[in-house]
Amino acid sequence: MNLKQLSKELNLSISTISKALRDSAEISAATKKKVQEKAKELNYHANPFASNLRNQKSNTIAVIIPAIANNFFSSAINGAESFAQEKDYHVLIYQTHEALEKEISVSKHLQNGRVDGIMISLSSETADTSHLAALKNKGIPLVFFDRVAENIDAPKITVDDYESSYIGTEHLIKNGCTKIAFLSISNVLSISNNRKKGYLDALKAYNLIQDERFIVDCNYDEAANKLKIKNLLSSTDKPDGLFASVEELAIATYEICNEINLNIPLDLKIVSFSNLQTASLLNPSLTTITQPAYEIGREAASVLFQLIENKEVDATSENIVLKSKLIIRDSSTAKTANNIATTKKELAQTLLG
Amino acid sequence: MNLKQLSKELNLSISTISKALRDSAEISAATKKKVQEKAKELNYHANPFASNLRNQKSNTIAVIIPAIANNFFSSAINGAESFAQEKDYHVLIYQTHEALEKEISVSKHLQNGRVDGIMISLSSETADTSHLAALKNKGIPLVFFDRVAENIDAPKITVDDYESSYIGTEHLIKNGCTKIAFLSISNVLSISNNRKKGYLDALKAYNLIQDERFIVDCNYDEAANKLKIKNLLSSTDKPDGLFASVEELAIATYEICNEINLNIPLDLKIVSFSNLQTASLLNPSLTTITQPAYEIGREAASVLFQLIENKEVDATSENIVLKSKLIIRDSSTAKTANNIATTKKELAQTLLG
DNA sequence: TTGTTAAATGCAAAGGTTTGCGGCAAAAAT
DNA sequence: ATTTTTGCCGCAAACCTTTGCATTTAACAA
Repeated sequence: MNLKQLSKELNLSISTISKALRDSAEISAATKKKVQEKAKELNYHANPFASNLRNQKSNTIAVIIPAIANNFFSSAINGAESFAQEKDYHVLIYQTHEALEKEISVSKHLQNGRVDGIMISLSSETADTSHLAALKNKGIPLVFFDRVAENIDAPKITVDDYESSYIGTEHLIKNGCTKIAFLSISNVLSISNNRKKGYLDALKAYNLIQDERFIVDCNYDEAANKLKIKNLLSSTDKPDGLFASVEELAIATYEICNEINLNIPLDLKIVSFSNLQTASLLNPSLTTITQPAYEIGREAASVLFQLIENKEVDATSENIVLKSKLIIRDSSTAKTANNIATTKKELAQTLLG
Repeated sequence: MNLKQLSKELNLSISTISKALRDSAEISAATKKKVQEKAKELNYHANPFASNLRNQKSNTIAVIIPAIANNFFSSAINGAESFAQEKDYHVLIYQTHEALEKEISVSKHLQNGRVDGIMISLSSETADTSHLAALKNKGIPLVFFDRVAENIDAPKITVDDYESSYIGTEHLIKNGCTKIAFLSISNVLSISNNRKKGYLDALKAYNLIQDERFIVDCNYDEAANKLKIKNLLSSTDKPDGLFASVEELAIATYEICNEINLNIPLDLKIVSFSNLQTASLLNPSLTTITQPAYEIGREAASVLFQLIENKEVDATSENIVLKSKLIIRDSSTAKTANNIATTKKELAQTLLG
C-alpha cells in the first residue's frame, strides 16, 4: 500500500494525497478528511526510506555503549529510549564490548546518514578519538555521556566523578582505612582518571602514603582482573580498604574475599561505583556511589535532540554534570569486632529461639 | 558524497560505479579497482535509505521487550546484538514497559517495512495478540522469545518453564516446605501459566494442598506488588516457602523479609527465576532458576535471520526450548536452627578472636 | 459577460541507489 | 572480409515520498 495505490482508490493525485496526509494548508478540509479516512481504512503507512531519502532525515538516533548487560548502561538506554519514544524517534543500539576496533567500525557504519544523531559512551580502550571527530566533522550531532572524549567539542553528560571518588575515599579513611586500593577500568578514559584523581587527592588530604601496588589497572578480561585482585588481597602488606571504580570489580572482589576468607568490612572495607539494585541485599550490603543512570540517558537524549533540531545547543547544556550519591552500607562501615560479635551472638540467640 | 559525484570524479557513469562497488561481473577488474580506490579515498558510503528503498530491505531488525533495565532482557539483547553485528545488521530497540498499548503502538510503527524482521517478548498485559498477527500477515518475519504468543504460528525460543518450575518447587518441598507461595507476573502470559502449572503439579505430586491465597498475581506496579507480598508474609497462616517467577519479585521479597524480620531460609525458603549476577553474594545467597539469556537472544536472532533470508525455517528451529538451570544456594536450603546457630556462634567466636 | 482573485488540485523534479537491457567496440570465429 | 561472440559500459526505469510551482476551477466583483 503506497501513495500511488491510494491515489487510484480516491481518484486524486499522489501529491494531493501526500499533502492531505501531512495536513497541508493547500488542501481543503473535506478532501483531507476523505484521504485520511481512506488511509486509515487501508492501513497506509508511509515508506520510511522514501521519506528519509526525500527529507534527508531518519528520525533515528544511535546509542553506542561498551556493553548492554550492565546495570548502568541498560538504565541509561532505558532513559534514552523512553525519551526517544516520546519524540517518535527510533533507537539503534551498538555495543563495542570495550573494543576500540568495534567502536571504529560502528562509527564508520554511521557516517552515511543512517542516524540523525549519536549518543556514545567510550570503550575503555579509546584513547585516540579521531573516528569520532570524523563523525562530528561530517556534521552528525554527537553527545557523549559518562565516558566522554574530552578533546572533542561536543555536549557531555557526566557525573561528578572526581568529587564522589574523593568523598568515597574520604569515607573509607574516616572509617579507619589507611591502606586503600583503587581498582581502575582504564588508564586512558578521562572518567577513570578523574575517579583516580579524586581517590589520590583524598589520600593526600589525609596524609596517607600512596602505594603504587594499590592501584590496579583492570580491563575487560574478567579472569585477569580477578587474578590481579586476588594477588593484591593475598599479599603480605595488603590493603584494608578498596575503592572499585566500577561495579563488576566490586563483585569480583566480593567473590575473592569469599574464596580467600577475608571478612568484609572487618578485613577489607569496600566502596564501589555501582547501580546494582541489590546492593543493599548483598552480604554484606555494599556501600555504593550510585549514578543517576536513567537521568543521564534521558538527559543525553534530550541534549541530542536539541542538537538535531536546532543544530546547536545553549551553553548550559554543553556540559551537564549530574550528582551521584554515596549510599553508605555495611561493606565500608567501621564496626568493631566486638560490635559484630555481639550482633552475631544476638542473632544466634534469636535463631536458637 | 554520492554516486553522482563519484561518477564525475572518475568520468564513468553512475551505474558503472555502482556495479564496480558491488563487485559486479559486468565490470572489468581494472575499473573496479580504480573505482573502489577512489571511493575509499573520498570516503564514500552508500546512502542507506536509497539502498533500502531500492532493495526493499533494511538490514535492520527490531527487538521489542518489556524493559531493558532487567538482567534477563539486557543479556538477551546482548546476544541478539552480537549476532546481528556479525551479520552486518542493525538493531532497533523498543520497550513496552509491560504495557499492551505501547506494544500495539510499536507494532503499528513497524508495519511499514522499517525492519526486515522482529524479535519480541510480550508485555505482561498482552492477552490479545491481534496486533502481532497483523505483522505476521503483512509478511514481516517474526520470532518470539521467552514470553511467546502461543496462538501465532511463528518460531518461539523459550526455556523449559514448566519443568524447571516443577523442579524448583520440588526442591522447596524436599527441603521441608509444605506451604509454598507462588508469585506470578501475569495471568495472561503463557510463560507465567506454564510456570504456575509446574508449581501446581509439583504440589499435587507431593500431595500438598494448594491454598488460593498463596498464589499472588503481581504486575508492573512495584509498590502494589510489595504490599501484596507483605500482606501474605504477615498473615497468620503464612507460607514457609516461596517461588518467585521473576527476579524482581524475589528481590522485593528479600526486602520485605528484612523489613518484617523474617529469616530466609529459616522462616521462608525462596527459589526464583533470576539472572542476577550477584545471586550468590546476596544475604542469604539466592537459589535461582537461571535461564541462558544470552543464548536465547542469540538463538532468536539466528532463527530470525533464517526467516529473513529463506522466508521459512526448518522444522527443528520452529520451537527451540533451551534448558534453564536450578542453582541451589542458601535461600532454600534446609538448615536446622541448631545448624545455623552453631555456625553463627562459631563465626562470633572467630570474630571475637 | 468578462476579468480578477482565491482556493484547490496536479505536475514534475528531486532525493540516491540498483539493475535489466541495449549499445558499442574489440576479439574471435567463419 | 564478414559475421559472431565476448567483454565493458551507459541508459533509464524503479523504489516512494515530498514540495515548489503551475494549472484548473470556482467564486466574486466589475
